[in-house]
Amino acid sequence: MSRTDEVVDGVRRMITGGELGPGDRLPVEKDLAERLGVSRGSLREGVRALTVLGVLDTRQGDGTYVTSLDPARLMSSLQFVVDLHGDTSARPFHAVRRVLETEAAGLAAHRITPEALEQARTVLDQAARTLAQQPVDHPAFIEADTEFHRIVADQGGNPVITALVEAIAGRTARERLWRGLHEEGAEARTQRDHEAVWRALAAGDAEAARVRMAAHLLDVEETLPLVPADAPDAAE
Amino acid sequence: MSRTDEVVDGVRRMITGGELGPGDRLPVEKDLAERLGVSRGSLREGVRALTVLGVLDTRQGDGTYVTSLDPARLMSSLQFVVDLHGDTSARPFHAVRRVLETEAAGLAAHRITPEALEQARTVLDQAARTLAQQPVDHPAFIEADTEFHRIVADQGGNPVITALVEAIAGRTARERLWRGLHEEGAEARTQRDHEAVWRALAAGDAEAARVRMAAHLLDVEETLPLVPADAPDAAE
DNA sequence: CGCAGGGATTCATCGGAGGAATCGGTGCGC
DNA sequence: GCGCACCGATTCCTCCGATGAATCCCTGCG
Repeated sequence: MSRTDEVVDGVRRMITGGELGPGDRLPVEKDLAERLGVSRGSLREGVRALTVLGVLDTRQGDGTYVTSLDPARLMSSLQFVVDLHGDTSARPFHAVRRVLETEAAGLAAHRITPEALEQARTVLDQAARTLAQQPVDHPAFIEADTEFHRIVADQGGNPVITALVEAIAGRTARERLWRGLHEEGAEARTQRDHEAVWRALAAGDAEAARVRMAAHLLDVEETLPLVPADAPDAAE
Repeated sequence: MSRTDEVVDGVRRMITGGELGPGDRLPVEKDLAERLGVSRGSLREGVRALTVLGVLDTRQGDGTYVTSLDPARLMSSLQFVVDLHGDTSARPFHAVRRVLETEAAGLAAHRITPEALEQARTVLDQAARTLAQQPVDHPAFIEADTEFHRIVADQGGNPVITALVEAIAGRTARERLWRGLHEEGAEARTQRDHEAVWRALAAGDAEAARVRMAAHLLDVEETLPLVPADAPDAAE
């Protein structure tokens, strides 16, 4: 076990042991290093690792603090590693996205707020306008697509689902998805699918919302490469 | 943007840019630090962070290598942050577990291997024996429970689902789950639920496998605290 | 041909020093 | 009295150099 691992484990114990909670401030580097029996360099490596994981937050001139430990914060590091994957492993990731977003859509049908429903309506109208003009503003449509899915996932009310979907279907993954999608009419079909999801949400019909969202994401999934190519699960 | 962030981003670019792939070796610390324009200390902090994330692997006396980058490796860091959460946020995490394992069970019904089916049978028989003796060997039953779910999740064939379930329903989470479950007959009911799932898998009935697994996990879920307590989403 | 030994390479850890950002108290001007 | 600029203390950020530990690989012996 390396010194850095001891630091990570030591801080973990301080949190799970109740000594440190969200928002609390850690001892200064010198003291904490001495307490854990490591040099300042090793301490900093461990603290930095926990910072990348979203557990700690260091502010120069101020101190080091425990973050809110929200799922959204803690899952953000996941997005980084997901983005490292190439197109070949996009399908299993997207299958997870489909399952989670389908569940979220079903949940959202019963608990979506009028404001969120109206916001989703606005996003869909904006997307429709981008499709109506020539030439089509593809980045704008992708942006609207992302926003619509984000709203639905968030209205599911499960912060873990929201965070996971954000990590798996974040900006990089989304751009890669649309980049491989040059099929004619794909955007128009996406728009129709979204409209169907929206109607189900507006009607409070959970089953319809699930089916519509699942069908939409299955459509998307079929455009992805079926099997990891001959190459191993490599970054592209 | 800190020096460490530059290191993380620089290595990310080297991977996504194709310069580095799984198993490849990075330049030695001195060279890489010079190339990225940072000191060795800052370089080490960045490399260490990527090591914790499961992207890099450093071996003393040998060198630093890119890992396989498979989902299982990259999700392992997720388990750490999930375990940081207290009992209060167990429910949303378990809901995700339920959705994913339900999907995996459905997939497994069509593709489970005879060997895996037999292995699951053996685990269930072992669990039955632990329940038959007095006093009941609770740790052994928990172990069998975990193993059964692991087999089913793995046989779903989606490595991302397997890795996520492992991270969310790993050892710490599982122990915490059973610790709060002192209800009489809970283990016997779990055993019956598992048997039902096994029969569905053996029959190749995907729908039955989904329903049985979902019902089982819903049962478990109802034993969890309903709403985050008055306290914020704190570590316990 | 197999194996033990030793040097070279590489990462691991430590200690110290100066710089940059932030916070909080102080004193001035209004 | 009140607001604001200033300044010193605190804290993290970055760098540099040196030593120890683990591994690899070449060499030489049996």
